Amino acid sequence: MHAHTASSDQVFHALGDGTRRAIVLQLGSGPASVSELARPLPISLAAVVQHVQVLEASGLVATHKQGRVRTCHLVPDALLEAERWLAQRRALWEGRLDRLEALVHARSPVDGARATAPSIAPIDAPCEEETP
Amino acid sequence: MHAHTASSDQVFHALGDGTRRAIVLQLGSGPASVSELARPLPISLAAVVQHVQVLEASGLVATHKQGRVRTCHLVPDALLEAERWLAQRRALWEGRLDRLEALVHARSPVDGARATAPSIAPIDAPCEEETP
DNA sequence: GCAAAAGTCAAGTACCCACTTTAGTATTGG
DNA sequence: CCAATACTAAAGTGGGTACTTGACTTTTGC
Repeated sequence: MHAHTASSDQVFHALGDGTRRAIVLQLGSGPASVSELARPLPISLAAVVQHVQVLEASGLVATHKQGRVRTCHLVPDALLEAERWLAQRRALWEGRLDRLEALVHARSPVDGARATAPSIAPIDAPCEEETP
Repeated sequence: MHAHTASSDQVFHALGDGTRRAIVLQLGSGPASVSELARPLPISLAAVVQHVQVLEASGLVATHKQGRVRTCHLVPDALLEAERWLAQRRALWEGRLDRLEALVHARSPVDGARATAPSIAPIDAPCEEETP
C-alpha cells in the first residue's frame, strides 16, 4: 500500500557507498537541502544530486521541492526494514546456535527431542584455527 | 578487544552486493562449505570464494578449514553492529520527529521552551508533492 | 598410488557506477 | 530586469570490482 516499497536490494546497495552513508548520517540530525548536504562533502553538487536520487529510489530518504530548493529527510520505515532484514538473519542463526547448545547441554538424553536427525552440521572437534 | 573488528563501512559494502546477500541468506539457515554455497549460484566457484573473502574481511562471516573443505558461518555480532548503526540513525531521526511533534502539539505556549530558535527546520506548509 | 574433489592463486576482461564537466532551467533578492 | 542561487540534465571518463579462465596444491576415496 505504501507509495514506494523499495526492495531491500536497493536499500543495501544504497548503503553500500560511503558518501551515501555520510549523507544518511547528516540527515540523521535533521532535514537538509542538497547544497547543505554537499557543503561538507569533497565532491561536486551534481554528484550529490545523483546520490540523493539513489537514496530516494531506495526509499531511505524522501525529498520535496519548494521553490528552487529540494529538501531531503530520512524515512525511518526504510531504515527499519533494513534493520529487520539483518535481525531476521541473526535470529535465524542464533536460533540455530541455541538449538545446538541445547543439544550439547542435554547431558541427560531428553525424550522431548525428535528422533529426526538434527540436520545441523556436525561439529566434531573444537577445531584449531586453520589446519596447516 | 575482538580479533577482527570490521568497520561498518566494510559491512555495508559487503551487503551491498546481491550475490553476497544471497550467501548471507543461505548461511542464515546453517553453515555451509564453499561448494555448497556455490551450488545454487550461477557463477563459478572461484567467484564465490572471492565473495566469501569479502564477507570474511567484513566480519560478517567466519570460516575454518578442515581438510580440503572450508566451512563458513555467520557472525551474529557483525550483523548486530550493522543493525545498531541503522537503529541509531533511526532513533536520532525519530527523536527529532518527537520533539517537533511536541512543539506542534503544545497548544498552550509552554514556558519551558527556550526562547532560542528551535534550530529545527521550519515546516511552513503541509506542502504539495513537487511544486510545478 | 591415482584420480576425483575442493579449494587456491594469478591474470585478464568487461561492465558498472562515482564523479566530472558543460550547458541549461527555474526561482529569488535587490 | 539582472544576476545570483539552487538545482537539473546529459554526456563522458576513470577506477573499481565481479566474474572468468587456466594452472596449481592439498586432501580423500578406492
